[in-house]
Amino acid sequence: MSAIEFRDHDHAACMRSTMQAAEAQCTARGLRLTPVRRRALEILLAEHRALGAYDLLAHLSAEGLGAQPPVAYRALDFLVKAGLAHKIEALNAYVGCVHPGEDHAPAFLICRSCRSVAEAETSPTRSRLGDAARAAGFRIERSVVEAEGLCPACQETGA
Amino acid sequence: MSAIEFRDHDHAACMRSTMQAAEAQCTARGLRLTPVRRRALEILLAEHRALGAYDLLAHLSAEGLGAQPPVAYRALDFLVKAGLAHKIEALNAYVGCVHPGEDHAPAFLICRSCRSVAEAETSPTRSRLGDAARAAGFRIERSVVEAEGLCPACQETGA
DNA sequence: AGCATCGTTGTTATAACATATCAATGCCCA
DNA sequence: TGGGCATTGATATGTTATAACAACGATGCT
Repeated sequence: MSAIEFRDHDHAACMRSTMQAAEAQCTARGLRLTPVRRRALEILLAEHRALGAYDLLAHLSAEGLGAQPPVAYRALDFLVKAGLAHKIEALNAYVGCVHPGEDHAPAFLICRSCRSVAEAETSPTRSRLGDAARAAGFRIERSVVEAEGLCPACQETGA
Repeated sequence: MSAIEFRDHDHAACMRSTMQAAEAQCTARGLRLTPVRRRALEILLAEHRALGAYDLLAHLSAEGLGAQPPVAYRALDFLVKAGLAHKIEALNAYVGCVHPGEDHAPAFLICRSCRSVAEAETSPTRSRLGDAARAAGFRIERSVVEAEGLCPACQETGA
């Protein structure tokens, strides 16, 4: 993986292609990317940062797309279930997925200063935790792998 | 590691030795294991399960050890900072540490049915995520590794 | 077209998790 | 013995998340 999220890149193009991939996914799988859901995803993708549900709600309601918490949580549920967004458990916040469609067990690098998030891949079965699970007879269904620290930019500014 | 938490074991002895280790830690490091903190740790260790802060508070207040949320959160803060307990981010819940003192980067196997938690070890720097972090210039300070699934007992009962 | 169905949205209310703040107490030690 | 500091008590509030139910709307069937 590349952690492109922390590097300078053509973010407008990055967003466009991610949105296209998301739409393709939805079409292929018969999911409905309604206006609220689409806009929620765009907002999450606007920066490679984790956004709280209520932050998202503020954006949505500023655009007249619903004013109550369930609006945000329903959109987030949909996106997370569809693999178009991920929840960052360590922050109780959400981030758009940068490669939707690829069935993945994501891992995250999370900047504690600016909340930037980069997405990497895990192989839960191959890890030491996977070994422990097998030894214990535990069946893993979902894994959460998150590393908090400082991104390159925030290290420089001494944040 | 062994995931002894999912196996039959002499839990009374397990708790006693863990509490002794915890006390030894506190003595060695000049930390004060006050009555509330000690009792909170005992409650967390009573089962190898994740307990919400308000669950803990209910136990404590039933024993006259304080009735308001800050009581529980302060005890949990202390225990977590001292390495005597861990927060399970995926559940917003807390679990007693079974080998306090050993400086560790813990990983958890969490049963979604009975909330049992087994503690394993990670080596954050050696993982693929560690590779990604190095490549991106990201400095990891803390890592969260949690696997949710079904423990052996709950698999059998078809939970 | 009529209509049943089911997913989605609107809205109210409340549950669950967590912290800020300030006063009071008690321990340690100079 | 009294000054400083960690701990506790208490009130209030902030933040994250869900339950429940009504209304709407697209889809498909006859």
